[in-house]
Amino acid sequence: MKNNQNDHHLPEPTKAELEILQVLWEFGPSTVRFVNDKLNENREVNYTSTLKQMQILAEKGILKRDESQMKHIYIPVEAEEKTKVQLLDRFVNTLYKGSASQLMMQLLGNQKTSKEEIEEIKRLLDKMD
Amino acid sequence: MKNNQNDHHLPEPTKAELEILQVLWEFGPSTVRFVNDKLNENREVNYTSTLKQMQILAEKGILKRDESQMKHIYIPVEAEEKTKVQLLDRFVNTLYKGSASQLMMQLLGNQKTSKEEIEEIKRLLDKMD
DNA sequence: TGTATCGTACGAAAAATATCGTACCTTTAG
DNA sequence: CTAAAGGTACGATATTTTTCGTACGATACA
Repeated sequence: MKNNQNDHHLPEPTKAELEILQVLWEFGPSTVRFVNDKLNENREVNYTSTLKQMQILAEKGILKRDESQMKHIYIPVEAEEKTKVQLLDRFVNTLYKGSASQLMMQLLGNQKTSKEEIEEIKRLLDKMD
Repeated sequence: MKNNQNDHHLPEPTKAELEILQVLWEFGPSTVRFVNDKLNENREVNYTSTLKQMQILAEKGILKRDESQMKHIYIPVEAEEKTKVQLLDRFVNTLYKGSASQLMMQLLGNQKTSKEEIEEIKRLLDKMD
């Protein structure tokens, strides 16, 4: 009944997958060993778990890999921005019926959004004219 | 190893759970039958699946219910806004390291954000001074 | 050259989510 | 009173996601 291939884009990454993507975005193309070490700075994960996860990501087409070396190098297929836009889009649609300004209101009402952030946003908007 | 109770808030709703919450937010406290019918406008779900899901939500403390009638009435414990803020907060932290302005940039760069939306956002910002 | 080290492959177990079948209780119309 | 309709309870199953164990190939260097 489930049919992910129907989506226009690549399948949405799961939580664990997103963790891995974030390492690759931050540090660029990496080996499994490197990614696993980074993950283990936050929580305990077995090397082979990370390996498997990255292999799955490759199968799904979210990562590609360079196998020319023994230590395979994994690379995100889509740019960080593109993937994030996709996720953001889905988020806005799901929770705010597609209304960016509604999302904004919450963002601005949120304690955690600092004065500086708000000023930065204003500058952005002004530059758009 | 997993420990959701560590969070400061109620456990984050899953996807299916969010669907249910959205019905309750839109139409107010409802019976399982009502929610199930709404869900079935979009996809096929068995009544007992929805029932179970809502019972789980009640167990988790995300919903409470009025059992005084035979047809139990389910009610979200937290207001829509509060739950959304929580989800948004997590989203910003995960994908944008907490930077609201970064999220904004993507939102504004997004084709799907209309001129009207942008104007609306500007008005909001002006009102904040 | 053999053995310790570091890598990948891959099936399977574990855990988290989602769905469903069946039992059984209540209300209501006849 | 009784059967049909419609409700809840709850264990079992299915599915998806995550983690891991074991096998085995490459490399390096004593």
